[in-house]
Amino acid sequence: MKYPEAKSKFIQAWGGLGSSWGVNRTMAQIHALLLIATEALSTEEIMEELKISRGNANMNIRALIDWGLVEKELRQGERKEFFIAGKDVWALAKQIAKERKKRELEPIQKVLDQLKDVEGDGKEQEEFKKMTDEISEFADQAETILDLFSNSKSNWLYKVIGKIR
Amino acid sequence: MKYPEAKSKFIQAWGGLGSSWGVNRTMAQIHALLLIATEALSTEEIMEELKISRGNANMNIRALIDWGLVEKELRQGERKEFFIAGKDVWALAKQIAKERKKRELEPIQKVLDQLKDVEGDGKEQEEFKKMTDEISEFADQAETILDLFSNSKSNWLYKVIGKIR
DNA sequence: CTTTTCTTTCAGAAATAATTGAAAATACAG
DNA sequence: CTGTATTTTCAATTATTTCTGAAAGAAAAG
Repeated sequence: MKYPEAKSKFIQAWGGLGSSWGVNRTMAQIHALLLIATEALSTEEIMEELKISRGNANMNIRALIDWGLVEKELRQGERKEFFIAGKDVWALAKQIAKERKKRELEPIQKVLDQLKDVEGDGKEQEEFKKMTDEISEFADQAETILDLFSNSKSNWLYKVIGKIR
Repeated sequence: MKYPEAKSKFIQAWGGLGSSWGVNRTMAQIHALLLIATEALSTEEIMEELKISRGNANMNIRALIDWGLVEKELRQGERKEFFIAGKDVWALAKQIAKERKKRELEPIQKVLDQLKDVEGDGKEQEEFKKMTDEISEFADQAETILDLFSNSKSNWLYKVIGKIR
């Protein structure tokens, strides 16, 4: 396969993965582009490569920076900003795990905690309490695992699991 | 908090979680409703509880069945179908992990494999190969962990991690 | 076969989300 | 300050996804 075709396939695939993960397709594509870039890219270059508008590029670059997946690179004597993505795949996975935990797991834990003191003791209420308690406990365990993963070095988790399974 | 309010909050929260996971909100809400139900519900009851149309209810119930999260329950002498969700939270998590692996991880692995034989050896091509190889390796490791998790008993993973961390 | 009950499908409507492009804001240089 | 390069914002547009409701399909009962 020729390089330009491969590059395009990779960007498309990454974008598709993004959308099934609730991440905007363009955001994922910009990330893909930066992942395989040999040097930092400017907004202009990103717009050009992906055929997207300035506004779209800017918004999604900001979102990537918010997620901690991309950084600004400022160059001596250049007014323009350049952007670069971290290249360590495990670090990337850990960063995503950390952000998703913050954005998704924590809100549901908050709700579940509020539901702890539901009144009544009929059959329905009992079932409700049982279920929400179980989910709450599960969420706590998931949090523990995610924290462990996010704070681990490299692919420590994989190595450990490799040994014990 | 009164039960009806708690129930509604739970359903809303589960729906919200669903949408940030690329799962349609209604699908997640039906699932939430079935999780806390004391017995199997009919399509009518689901429509009524969530104020949704028959078509919407039917489509999303089918999707839940496809995902292996909900089962039909047929009753002696009843023509109607009733639906019930599994109540084991770890089993639920494992089922979701299994399905997402099939739907998301496997497609990207397929693309990455195709990209293995990209031609050329310039700086850009080298970077591309390096990155895609790393992602590919990561995907394989993630697959191993997911398989291990999906096939594990109960909260085995959590228990093991609890011991070694 | 006909009727009744229930399920599935799907075209159009409604709701959401993403994108554009131009104007406003910012930041620096002269 | 004024001009220029760049980034940010946002109202309007476009695209995508979800939902509805009615019609068609299927299955059992009479």
